[in-house]
Amino acid sequence: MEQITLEKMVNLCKQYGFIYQGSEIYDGLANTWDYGPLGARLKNNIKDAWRKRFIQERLNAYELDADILMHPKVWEASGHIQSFSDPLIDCRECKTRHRADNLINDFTNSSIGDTLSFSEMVDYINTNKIPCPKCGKCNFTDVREFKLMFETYRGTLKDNKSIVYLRPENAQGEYVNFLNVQRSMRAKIPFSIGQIGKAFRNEITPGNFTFRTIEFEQMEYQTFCKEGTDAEFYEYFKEFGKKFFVDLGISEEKLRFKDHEKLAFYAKAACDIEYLFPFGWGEINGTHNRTNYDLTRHQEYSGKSQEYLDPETNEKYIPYVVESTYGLDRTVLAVLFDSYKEETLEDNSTREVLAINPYLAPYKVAVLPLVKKFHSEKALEIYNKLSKSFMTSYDESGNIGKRYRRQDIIGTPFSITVDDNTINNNTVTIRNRDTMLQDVVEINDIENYISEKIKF
RNA sequence: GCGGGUGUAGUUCAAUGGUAGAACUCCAGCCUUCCAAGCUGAUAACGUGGGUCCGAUUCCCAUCACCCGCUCCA
Repeated sequence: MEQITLEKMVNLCKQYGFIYQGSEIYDGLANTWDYGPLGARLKNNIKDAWRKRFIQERLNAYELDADILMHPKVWEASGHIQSFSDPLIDCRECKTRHRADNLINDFTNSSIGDTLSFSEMVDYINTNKIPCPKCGKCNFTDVREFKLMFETYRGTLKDNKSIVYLRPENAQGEYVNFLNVQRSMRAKIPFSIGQIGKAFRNEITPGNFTFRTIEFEQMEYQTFCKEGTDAEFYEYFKEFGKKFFVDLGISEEKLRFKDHEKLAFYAKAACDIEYLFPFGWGEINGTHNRTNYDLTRHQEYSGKSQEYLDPETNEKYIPYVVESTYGLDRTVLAVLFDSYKEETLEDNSTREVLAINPYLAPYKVAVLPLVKKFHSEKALEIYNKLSKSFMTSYDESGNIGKRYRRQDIIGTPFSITVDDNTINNNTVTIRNRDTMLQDVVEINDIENYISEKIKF
């Protein structure tokens, strides 16, 4: 089937209230997007699904909600302050932009670039006449520092001492609270801490809609385990992640594993799960074996022991961490792309359907009076009853077919028609979004009927 | 940040150096007893800022945003 284009999806999202451009009336702010009423519901439902699988249904798993602002030393310990400042230089000849350290490393086939200061990089490049990879000339600007972390200031005085950073990843919140959670929950290794929250990266890149944004939300899962069991957990969570996406309703053939060729300095192994977007394969999950790097660094920088005392062996050690992190905004996007269908019906008319997992659907059910002037009163009664249990939509304008189509495109799995039989016999017709088939159900059985079908 | 492209109602398009027309959507009404029917009516746009010109949505410049390709990406 032909996949919906990115452009069409952007329009659909705007039209039906899933996602709007950020600050639109001021011509937008690049790479910011606001979730509308339906998008917010979808996003929250994905969070709930994730919580269910990763926290609720797993023994020894705990949720955390850490602050976005953390002590600046956290980012020194994590390595972000150093590695999130890229030394960028521009080629004056062909106007391309490069990372100075990468130029040096690639040219020398070494990692010498990592050891140089910014001004030393410029000298090194000029002395060794390192050519621009694009045009072959050596005529570069000075190195300029590109900061990937957002800085702001705490307190009312703006000076260097008051700098704080918006977190560029959530993981450090789990790491610095590792022992808090372990003690207060009386947790034994192996155990996991999950966290859903926003992170910020000042990236230069254009975004492909919400795929890459400067403010984004992650669903992170850190599993603390003993060295030697890390490889097993790593493999386990790769598969667990893939299964989660499949459970969300994403087509398995549009998912693949992609091992990292170049590993980050903290990682022993790293693998992404990618989804086939219209603009190509894109990462929606990353699983990393972060070893004991982060906790060791925090022990070093904080001076506080991060060791765990194994109650069975009386052994003390800093645990290994297997991280599996899910891009929430990217998952929303993958779900949207994967569930959109344009169908041709028997009468040659077409309908657009968001064949979304019912658990994720913004509205679970729509209440529709068959004829407004005869059935709206009863329909509103039913709406009031159902809305106590489900996100419920109500629509009385236009004819019944049109209202079904409106629900199709926003993914509502069930539409309830209220007609004379409802008034006389207390039954409604429930129409299924995917099959377009109908069931007749007693008013008092509606909640059960729907609950059964929207489980995750 | 570079190169290319695009900016006109919510969406998709049109026309024009003398300030814009439609379709669909949406809303109201009529009609309608199960899959986008029909009729009537209403709301609604030249991304922003300069410049040229008697006059700019139209030409020029800048800017902002989006799209494609680079680049970048824990």
